[in-house]
Amino acid sequence: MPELPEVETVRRALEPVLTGRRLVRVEIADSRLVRPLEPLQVAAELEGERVAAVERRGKYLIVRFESARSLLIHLRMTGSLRHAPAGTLADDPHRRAVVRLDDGSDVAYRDVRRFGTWLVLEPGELAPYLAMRLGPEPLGPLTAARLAARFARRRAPIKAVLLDQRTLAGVGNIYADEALWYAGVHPLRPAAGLDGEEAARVHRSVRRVLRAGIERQGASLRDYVQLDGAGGTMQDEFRAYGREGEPCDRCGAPIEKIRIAGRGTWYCPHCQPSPG
DNA sequence: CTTTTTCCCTGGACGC
DNA sequence: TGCGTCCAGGGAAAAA
Repeated sequence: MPELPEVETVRRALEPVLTGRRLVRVEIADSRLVRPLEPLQVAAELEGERVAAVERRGKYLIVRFESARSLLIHLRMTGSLRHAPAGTLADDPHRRAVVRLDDGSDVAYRDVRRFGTWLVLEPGELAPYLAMRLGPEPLGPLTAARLAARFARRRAPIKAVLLDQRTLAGVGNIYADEALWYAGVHPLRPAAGLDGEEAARVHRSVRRVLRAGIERQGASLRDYVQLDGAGGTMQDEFRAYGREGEPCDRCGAPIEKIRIAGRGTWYCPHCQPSPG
């Protein structure tokens, strides 16, 4: 499940591959990828474009073209990208799109569960599209005080608030649980109920786990792989996520699992004291 | 306005 | 072996 560190890892690998390259042929094999537009129409729009830059905002990959158009890619749950010389990637029933570059290589998009999306935006459309969906970048110039101010307006559980992309862009289920474990904050605590010290710990912990995730080139559980097909190693560092019944690395108490906002949530009942 | 729930989608794990 | 059921979850949309 690609979150900010996984998407950033892909972006860093994709940048030297795509920048300056022209898209000479685009095949979109799954109409759901570009719905409600037609695959042939979207492919035709992309063919001939030359890449100016590869950026990331939250969990979105942004391919900027010299034409000032952009392609917005969201991997959602099971999307992944691969890069290889043309024709060398093995047949894959889950391949949803392939882009042929003018250097004779292919970038292929795979997505088992078909939640991912590709969206072509015209000049001027990108900024407002992202602005209405995303809050600040957690690794940008966001201060603890500004994050605390966002928490103060929300009565929902801190876990749900961290997953809300308008509060903070790029945190998903894994890194939310990891950050709250490091912060020592129970995931059900109402966000507005955190004091300044606790909010500062969440701020610091979110940045810590995201940076660690990037250093480890992401967490590979099921489908996420890097551009060359290799996995990341952040899953070896998990303190809470997916560790139900295992001893907490800090105090030894068994990690517990609950559901918040429809998502599995793991935490230490001793280090992260219950709100009730 | 905020918050919660439902839906999309497939494959793997599990019980019988 | 082969079913039926549950689970994984990001974000849009609907419901509360």
